[in-house]
Amino acid sequence: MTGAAKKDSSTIQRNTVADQVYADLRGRILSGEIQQGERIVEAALAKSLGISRAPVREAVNRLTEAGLLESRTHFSTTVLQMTPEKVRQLYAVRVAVETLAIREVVRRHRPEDIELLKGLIKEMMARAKAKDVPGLVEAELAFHEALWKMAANPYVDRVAGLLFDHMRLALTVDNAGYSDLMDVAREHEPLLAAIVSGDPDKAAQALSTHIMTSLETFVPSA
Amino acid sequence: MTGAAKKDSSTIQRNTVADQVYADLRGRILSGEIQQGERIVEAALAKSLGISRAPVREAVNRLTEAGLLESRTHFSTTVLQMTPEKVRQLYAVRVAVETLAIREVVRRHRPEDIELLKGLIKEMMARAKAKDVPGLVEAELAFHEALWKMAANPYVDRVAGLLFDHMRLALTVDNAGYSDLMDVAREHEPLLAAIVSGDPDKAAQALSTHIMTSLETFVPSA
DNA sequence: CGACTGTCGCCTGTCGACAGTCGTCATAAA
DNA sequence: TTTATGACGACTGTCGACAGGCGACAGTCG
Repeated sequence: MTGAAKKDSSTIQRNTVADQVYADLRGRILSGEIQQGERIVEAALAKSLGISRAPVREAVNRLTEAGLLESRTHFSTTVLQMTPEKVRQLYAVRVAVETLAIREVVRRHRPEDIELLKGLIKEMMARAKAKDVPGLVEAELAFHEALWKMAANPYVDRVAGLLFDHMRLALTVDNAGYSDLMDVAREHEPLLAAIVSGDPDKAAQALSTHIMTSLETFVPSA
Repeated sequence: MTGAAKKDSSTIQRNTVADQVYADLRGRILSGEIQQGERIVEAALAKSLGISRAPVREAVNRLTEAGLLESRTHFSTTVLQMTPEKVRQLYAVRVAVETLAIREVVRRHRPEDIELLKGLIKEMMARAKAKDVPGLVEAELAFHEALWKMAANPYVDRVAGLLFDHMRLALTVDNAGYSDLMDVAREHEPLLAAIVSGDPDKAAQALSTHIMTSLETFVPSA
């Protein structure tokens, strides 16, 4: 997680306190520092940050709207609890959106896009070779995130962004389930090849298979 | 009384003031009472509702997170402006998610589900016969909403809910573009038939075609 | 001993006020 | 007349305080 955190903290230079709290809280939830089911108490959080409840409350509300927090009126808000069933449902939607994205990428990709994806695969290989599982997971997410961002569709962006936050949350629990790390990295090469080949159906099929394989790794019962 | 609730104000019996404001504001935006690009001023809204800014601010923040409002820090928040391009991108994602939903419905539908959908088609026919275009649009949205709710997937729910709010927003502008109203209603019968037939691919294909036809009606340039 | 009921404390929901920032408009310089 | 500049006004962002709801616990009744 440190990889993304480093990248984000330098990039994110929000103005308002509420935005900073939002980014901080989101990061702590997705990194697992705040565990699933754990309770969020506005006043305590505000005190620990040395600010008033207002910006904390705003951040919490936004996180709730994004589905990372669940709120019970007049009582408590807690971090979303992922379950194998939810992960399966999440992946089903993920496949639908990402295949749409890759079809668009096949159509509109530029040379530098291919280079970027190539670089991310290399990154994954390096992480795999170093047996750095969290790093590998992060790199894989970065690869897929780059993919759907290339689709340049604001709705894909919004939806995929939401889904990936939930994916990260799901991955905080058991991020060590890979049998052969190198295989995970190599699995992405056919995707790249399919994009370059210019065949949308082939690319979509390859991606769909890849994601489902990934699901199988984490939630075997499917 | 009999049909699905259209008037939110009578149905919604939320607890907190913020929730009520959220529902009210959302309703006014989606109905077109507050126009696209129009500015939202917290203090003015609070005063007109006879409450403080806090719940108004919370509602506005949630709507911003949902993408119906756009916020410029320290200055203003305005209602999202839809464009033909955005509508096309929206529909692309909509097709992806709804085809996923209908595949699930093919697999798990119960007899009462079919009855419900049948009823909604009848509703559409009645609206079409009465040349009630807004009513027809509402009934059609209700049909599709019922469809993806039957998929019983929380992520489909969340994503489709978001997309449909944006669809409603897009439809506030030109909700009168149908050539033959009856055709619109009848178009849904093949969908129902495909669901009953139990062929997921056929159902998905039929739905995809239907949605794209609908898009063509509103945004001809595609 | 177990189920019900009333009280208590913690936390959320709401309020009014203050401070900071951005656009606007008038004014001045070219 | 056109463009730069600076004060003004309006609105958002943040603060501390109060009120009210919900769960927890203890005491009571069966």
